Amino acid sequence: MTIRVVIADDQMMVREGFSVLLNAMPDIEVVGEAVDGREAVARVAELRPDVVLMDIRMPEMNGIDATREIVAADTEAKVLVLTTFDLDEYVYQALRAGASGFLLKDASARQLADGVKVVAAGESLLAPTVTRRLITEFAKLSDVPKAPTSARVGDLTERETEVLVLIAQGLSNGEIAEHLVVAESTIKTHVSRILVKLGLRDRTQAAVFAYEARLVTPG
Amino acid sequence: MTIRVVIADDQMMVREGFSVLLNAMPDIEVVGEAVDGREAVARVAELRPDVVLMDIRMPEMNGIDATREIVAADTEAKVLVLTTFDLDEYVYQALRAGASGFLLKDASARQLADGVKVVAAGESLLAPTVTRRLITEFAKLSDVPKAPTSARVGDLTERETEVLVLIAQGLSNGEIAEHLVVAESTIKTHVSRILVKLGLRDRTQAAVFAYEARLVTPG
DNA sequence: CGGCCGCTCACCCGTACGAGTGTGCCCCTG
DNA sequence: CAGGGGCACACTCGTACGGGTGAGCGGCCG
Repeated sequence: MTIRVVIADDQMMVREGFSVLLNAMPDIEVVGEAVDGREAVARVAELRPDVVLMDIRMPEMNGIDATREIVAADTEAKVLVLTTFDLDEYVYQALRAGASGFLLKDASARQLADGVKVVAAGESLLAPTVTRRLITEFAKLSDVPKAPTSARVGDLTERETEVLVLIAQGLSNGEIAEHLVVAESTIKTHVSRILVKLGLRDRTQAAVFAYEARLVTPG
Repeated sequence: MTIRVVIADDQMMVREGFSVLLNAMPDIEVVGEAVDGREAVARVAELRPDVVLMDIRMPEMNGIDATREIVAADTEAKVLVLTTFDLDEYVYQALRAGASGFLLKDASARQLADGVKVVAAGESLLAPTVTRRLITEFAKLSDVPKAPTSARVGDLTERETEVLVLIAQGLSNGEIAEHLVVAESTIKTHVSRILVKLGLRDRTQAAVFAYEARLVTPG
């Protein structure tokens, strides 16, 4: 019932450190190591470990892509990503790639061991700072549902729709005014109403909305 | 420097239990209790604790709404939600309401104390099962963006392409900066270079361009 | 080795933009 | 007929945006 672990990191010291740390645990065993992403994928396919400790920055193939491949292959291996800085924007990419967890390399032995056990059990865990960012990001993402019934093209008047389409062509207020032969201030009023009605913030979001609503189509 | 805690739960036994547990910690002090959401909001306003342990199911006002009010008020108090079952769909609501963390009531004393300290420090934490669900949900929500390496638009650099895609999602410079974890001034530089390279005038035209170039696609 | 490039960041400055408020006209409908 | 909605226009105000310039740093290449 011991948990079998593979460590992927390009720095020997890091691999050694974690290896010693984890092998000291009674129910964890480090069964393999890899110095880059490509090797990590191969080792996992070959050794079928329960958990992979994955560094992000590696030569050959980075940890993100390696994670993606490991998850795509139907191994049971769970990926626990380790990184030096939580500042990485890679956090999101790693999670999307299918990582089960995200810890900082300065984690204590206890935290690391706990982490390995948690992901081996099929659950997930994140470093506290990462958790905070993920929650914030999640709140933002799910706060603005893509298709709220309130935001409808149908709510716009004919004129407003016309203006919206022109916004989605990349025209400025002045150009739209010229095009429709009215004053620029008039266009500004229209734009304001459009933004309010659709619950958007600026003309760029309006352009995006127009494309998403198929008011205009690429090509 | 002790962490001041308020406990909100309608069951006396629960309040008692957690209270004893936490007061046993040298650097944590339970300074108040509340039997429902309304009282919780009042206690927080009155006692200005560092952390609130919040049950979700309570009479008068549930923990979600109470959390929302506490966060909305400008107190420094962090809310750590406690629930019996992780099954709750309330998890997402709680996080959107501004909770800093989410633990199950069967958490160990150590986990609970750790949790209180983590949220008091301004970070966040979640129970492992909740973490897994949040990551899954997050991956689903933010799945839309795709591999930027595949198509190199014009002679934009990888980073610039990345920024362009985010522009085409309707993000402001500040939001892009946050997302990529760099300074806003950096994003402004990228945006400028993108506009020059593509011969565009503003970010709206850039968004249009991104759609036309199929860097992003509707739906 | 030096130089180019990509990425990062800072500061200044002018302006288009967006928010808010108010006015007026036309047309349709209750 | 009065009222409401669509449309047009003006004005103020604060700010995000975009232009310009300069500069530091790490990697890659000739």
